[in-house]
Amino acid sequence: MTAVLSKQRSIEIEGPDRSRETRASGASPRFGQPASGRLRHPLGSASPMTRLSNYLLPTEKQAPADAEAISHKLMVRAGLIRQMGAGMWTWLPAGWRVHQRVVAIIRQELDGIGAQEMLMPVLQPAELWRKTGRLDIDELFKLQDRKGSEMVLAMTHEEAVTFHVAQTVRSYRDLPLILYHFQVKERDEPRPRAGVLRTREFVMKDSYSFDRDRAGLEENYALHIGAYDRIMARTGLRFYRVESDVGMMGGLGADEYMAPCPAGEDQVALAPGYAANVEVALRHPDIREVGDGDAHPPRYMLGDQVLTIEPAIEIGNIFKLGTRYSEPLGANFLDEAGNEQPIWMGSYGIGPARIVAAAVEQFADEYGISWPRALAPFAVHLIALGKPDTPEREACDGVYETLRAGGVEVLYDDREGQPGEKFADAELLGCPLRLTVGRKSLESGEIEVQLRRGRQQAAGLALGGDPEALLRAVDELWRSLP
RNA sequence: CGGGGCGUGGCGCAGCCUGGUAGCGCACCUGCUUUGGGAGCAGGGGGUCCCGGGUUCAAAUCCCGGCGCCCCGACCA
Repeated sequence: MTAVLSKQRSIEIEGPDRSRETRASGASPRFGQPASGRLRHPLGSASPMTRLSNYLLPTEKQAPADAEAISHKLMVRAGLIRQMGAGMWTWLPAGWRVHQRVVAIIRQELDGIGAQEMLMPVLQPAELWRKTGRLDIDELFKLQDRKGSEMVLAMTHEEAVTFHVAQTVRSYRDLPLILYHFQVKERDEPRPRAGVLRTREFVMKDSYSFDRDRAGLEENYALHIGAYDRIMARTGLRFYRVESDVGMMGGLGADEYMAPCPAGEDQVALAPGYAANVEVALRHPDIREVGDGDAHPPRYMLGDQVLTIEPAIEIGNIFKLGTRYSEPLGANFLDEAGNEQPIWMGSYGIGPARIVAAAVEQFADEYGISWPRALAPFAVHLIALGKPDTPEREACDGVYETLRAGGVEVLYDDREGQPGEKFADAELLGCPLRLTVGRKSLESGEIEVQLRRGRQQAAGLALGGDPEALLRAVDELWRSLP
């Protein structure tokens, strides 16, 4: 690895915290790889081979007839996801890359607040859930094993993590603690909907904090707010942190992260300096309905500010649980005076799939998806025009190899096919940079550049010159993107 | 869980009312031509018509019963 090449790696996602040597990105979809580790092949600097002629990206001109939500239609059309049943979805390679970008960002920021990643089972003994009084939740999948033992498929992991902490944490010296994992959740939803937005099975990052007292919980809660704010900001989404109902989790307080978009199932009430879940907002003493009451939709004021109400997707939520789970599961510790005390807990969730869907919703245009660069499946969508063995194709092959060797994540459309088809597919998939090499490029000496957001033509890049210059130019372009 | 709709090749649809053994567009395969915004010609492959039962000489089509999927609402740790 040369110094020059390693410089080029900075084209990857940049975190706000540059002090850590983290370069996590979807370049490494390997689950569980430490965020701080090297994410490239140990022997080389190149991105994986991603030639469209040999990549499973089943794009469709027409959306499934029953799709309504923008993200549902586009994610299917762009070849990111495919359905298996109601609320059951497969992530295809390009889609999974996007999902794993979100995962990588979350992992970095949680590691950054000292959280420790682990993994707990989905299949669990029903007894745990009986103890916390949640066994009768309708959404909880219940089953029996071959011996007739009662089992559940976990819809969240408070029971599991508290069970382990109860076993292993003995002393105030073991606290505080933040544990997390990325794990599949199973929920028997009454109505799955809108593609990946509401499913019966989905990956969630859930973290849990454990403290000696309420003050400790408040601290860990604040740490999570910081991490979540950074995570959401880094995804490139428009989002709000809002006060929320405590809901069925019970507890001492909760906030939600909401991404406004048309397909949202929730509503956020917004005024300058104010954002809240609508249910919470309507209980606010200073919020009043204005007009004759028959207006549709109703209008509200907060003081002298108009309150706007927007549909939004809940992309994350955080709860102060208190001792709701530690008490029934016996998660106690001995304090300095030797007294047994219940552990104070917090619970913090993010659904990567919803972040992906929200990004599609927020930035799509009539041509397709337009990823924020932090989430794009590839940095560059390179289009070769002209048949194999033509000079323009060879020139494009060269560009591909240069980018790949330089660590740029590039999807290379080397298929036989019409230009229009290739352009349309590129805009559907929505990678931030589209580079095109064709006969015109040979004449002009330039690689054509389109910025996906806004479909703007940018200044061409020199074709066939110094590879390092090309990599630097791409890097510079990349940094200028939203 | 209430209301509505839909199940025919990978996707989008027609055929069903009036029963006769399945068709169109896209996609896919082969060949030739074409190549800067979803090409043309020719040839070709692929369907338990959601499932089960019934009626009938004959069922995608009619009848009965299931199942699945989508949308609206309720619900949503």
